[in-house]
Amino acid sequence: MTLQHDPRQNHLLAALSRDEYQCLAPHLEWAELKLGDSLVESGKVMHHVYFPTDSIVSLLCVMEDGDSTEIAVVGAEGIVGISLFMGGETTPSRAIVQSAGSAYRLRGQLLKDEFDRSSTLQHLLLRYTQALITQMAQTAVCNRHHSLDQQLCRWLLLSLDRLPTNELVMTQELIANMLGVRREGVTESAGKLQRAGLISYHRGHIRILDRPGLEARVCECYAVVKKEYDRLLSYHRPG
Amino acid sequence: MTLQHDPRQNHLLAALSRDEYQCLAPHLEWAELKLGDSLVESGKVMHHVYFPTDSIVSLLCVMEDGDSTEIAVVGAEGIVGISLFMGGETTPSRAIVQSAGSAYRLRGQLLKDEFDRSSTLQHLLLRYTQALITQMAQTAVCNRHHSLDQQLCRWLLLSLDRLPTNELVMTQELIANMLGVRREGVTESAGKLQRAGLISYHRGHIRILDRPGLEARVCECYAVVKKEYDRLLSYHRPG
DNA sequence: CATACTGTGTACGCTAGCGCACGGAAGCGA
DNA sequence: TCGCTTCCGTGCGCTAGCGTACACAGTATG
Repeated sequence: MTLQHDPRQNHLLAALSRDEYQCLAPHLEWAELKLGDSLVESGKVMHHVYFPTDSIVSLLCVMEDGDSTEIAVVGAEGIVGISLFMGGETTPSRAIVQSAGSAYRLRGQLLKDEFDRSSTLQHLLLRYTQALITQMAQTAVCNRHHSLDQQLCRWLLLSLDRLPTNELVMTQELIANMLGVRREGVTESAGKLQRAGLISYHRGHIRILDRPGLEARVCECYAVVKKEYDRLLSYHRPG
Repeated sequence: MTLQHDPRQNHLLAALSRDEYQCLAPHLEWAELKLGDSLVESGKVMHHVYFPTDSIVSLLCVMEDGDSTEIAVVGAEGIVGISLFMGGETTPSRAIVQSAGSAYRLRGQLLKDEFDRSSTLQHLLLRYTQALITQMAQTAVCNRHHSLDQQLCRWLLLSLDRLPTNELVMTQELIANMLGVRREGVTESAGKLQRAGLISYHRGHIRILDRPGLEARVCECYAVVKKEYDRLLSYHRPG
């Protein structure tokens, strides 16, 4: 196992004790996630959970007419497939790779067994789930009350927090799908940010130039979510 | 304990086995919930969880400027205070009584102990939490894509499902707070429903006259949520 | 080098919902 | 009975975002 591909780049796996990690490690399977890959389909039984390391996965709620909205985003701090240990087996939402990279996956049954056996793992995952719930709630209120400009800033910052670089590979069309708005709306808002010197983008590549500038424009929702993630997931890395 | 006030009117308590229920029963404390009571305040440590019997509680996300949005609603099918067993202790959202009635409350520590001890209770609560997550996700997408008319229908139906009667005590002002819209907007949408003969209302009392009519107007979000609740919470009542 | 496609810019009319302001009617309390 | 508050109706101008249409520049493909 190279350093480049270390499962413990995922914060949840990193938070496990040596013993607990050794239990799971042999079953962790490296997976390359490509942009647009679907990890979870609405109503389909999942066979694996995914622990992203340097990839980002979006949880989307898709409606009959194809309109969609991102309800949460998962990076190295989290896990994709919570319904496996929550007991529902399936969910009505989808999980799409938003930023290509790596993840480690684990057969659902193995995770469930360990979830029931180890109260440490259980508490860890439940705290993470609560953070996810906060993100979803804040997304709902943000959708309702804030301008597209602010939501775009929030989205960029949430993505940035989950990336090793300050460049994200993402077309305006895709961002529009995530935010549940028109592509033209994203063009306009992104144009404002570019003219303000906060970002620069070119054909699917967005570079963040002035992060503090984005933070000055974003609505409170970003801070609320970040604070709650920090509060709930600030465990120490054991050996 | 009279039949009128039976804790097992709450579906979660009703789903427990006789033994498990007997464990908790001595500690269940009857509570009268009045319209507008706050059960959970943002960031405050909660000392109790609440099992509504014939009351309805709204989970709200409130922002700095006072604007709010309901992210989920809890009735006899659920429990208020999931962050106690999820491990976070607090949440950034509020829980407000939306329809007066009864609930049974339990000290948080007792629930936590039992949650860790009994895997049945644990699975029950986690499945419920997953249903709640679905409701929140669907609320987010509904906020984004559907008209106020449709959202009002969804809200009425979700409330109706949790009420023994077809009349709800609720001003348009309060509904506006829940949906995160203007009061005037609710007046207009409710007026349409009234003119169509689906509901009738008068100074804070709304009576539903034609439920199928509402179901014909509501967006798909209502059905998605209801189906998921049925799927996840359709346990048999043990003795 | 021609062609097609993908990603972005722009414009224009349209509508839902907002903010505000006001009026009126029902109920409640002194 | 009077006065006050709560609740609902209505109107008006405004704006953000929608739907649509089209232009154009990179990029890939033949």
